[in-house]
Amino acid sequence: MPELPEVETVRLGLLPALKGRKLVRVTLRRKDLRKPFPAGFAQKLTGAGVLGIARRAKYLLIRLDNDLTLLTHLGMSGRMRFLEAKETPGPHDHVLLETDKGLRIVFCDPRRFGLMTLLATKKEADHPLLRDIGPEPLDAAFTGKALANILAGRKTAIKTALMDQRLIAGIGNIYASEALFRAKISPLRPAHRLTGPETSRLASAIRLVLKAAIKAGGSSLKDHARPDGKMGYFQHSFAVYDRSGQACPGCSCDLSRTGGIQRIVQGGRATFYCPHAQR
DNA sequence: AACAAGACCTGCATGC
DNA sequence: TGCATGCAGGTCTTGT
Repeated sequence: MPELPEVETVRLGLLPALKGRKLVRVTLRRKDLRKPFPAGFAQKLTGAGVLGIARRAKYLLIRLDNDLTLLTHLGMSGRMRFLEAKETPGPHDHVLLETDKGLRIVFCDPRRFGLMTLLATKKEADHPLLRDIGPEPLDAAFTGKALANILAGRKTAIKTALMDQRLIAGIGNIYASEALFRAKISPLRPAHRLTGPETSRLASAIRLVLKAAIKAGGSSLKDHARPDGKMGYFQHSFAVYDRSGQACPGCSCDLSRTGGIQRIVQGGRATFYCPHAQR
C-alpha cells in the first residue's frame, strides 16, 4: 500500500484513538513479519501509554511513555484497522493492540513485507533503519536548491533517484511517476543533469502531489484504507500511474498517433509517463 | 561505487 | 473449470 501520503493518513487515523491511551493487551498471532518480533515485544508494549505518533519516511513511530518507540512499516500490503466489537481477527491480522478504552487495532498484512519492532526513543536517530534516510520532502528545507544538491553527481535516472530513501524520504512508485509528470520531466533523465529551474519545478511538484494525496486520504488501490475503513481517493487524480495507453491529461496530441501514456520498467519497477509532455 | 537482479510473500487478473 | 503466468504501493541482499 503505502507511500508517504498513505502512511501519513494512517498516522492521522490512529492518533485520536491512541494518543493518551494505554495499551492493555497486545497479541501476536504469529512470530514474525518481514523480521521476527524482538524478544519481549508484547510484554514491553503491554501497559505502556501512547504519547504520540510521528512519521519518518514510510515508518510510523508510536512513542510510548516507557522510553520505547514502536516502529512500524506497512510494507506493500500492510494496513492498520479498527476491529469492530464482535469482529474476530482474520488470517492476515498479525498483531492486535487493545487500548484501555476497549478499542482494538489490528495490523493486517497479507504479504508480510511489513515490520514492527521496538527501539529506544532517545537513540531513534541512530537506529539502522532510520539513520540513513534522506530529508522529508514536506519540510520547509526541501527546496529546489536542496533537491539540486541531493541529485548532484547522481547519474542514475531521476525516477530511480526519487525512490531512493537515502536521498529523499517517503516517495514510492506512484508518487515518483506522478511528481515527474507534474514537473514535465522525463523519468529517464540522469538525475544530475536536471537544470536549476527543473529541480525547482520538481521539488514543488513533489510537495504538491504529496500534500494533495494526504488531503485525499491517500490512494486506495487494493490494500490501503484509513484505520476507520474509509478509502482514500487520490487514485482518481492519477495523471499517469497505471494509465498506459490512455491520453495524457497535459497533452493535446492525437492519442492514436502518440500512443498516449507509456509504461516502461526502471530498476525493476513500472514507470508511467508521457514522452511528449515530459522531457 | 553503482547498478541490476533476485528474494521475501500472498492475492488477483489474465489468458489458455 | 482449472492451471500457469505475471504483476502489485517496499525493502534488503547478492552478484556483476
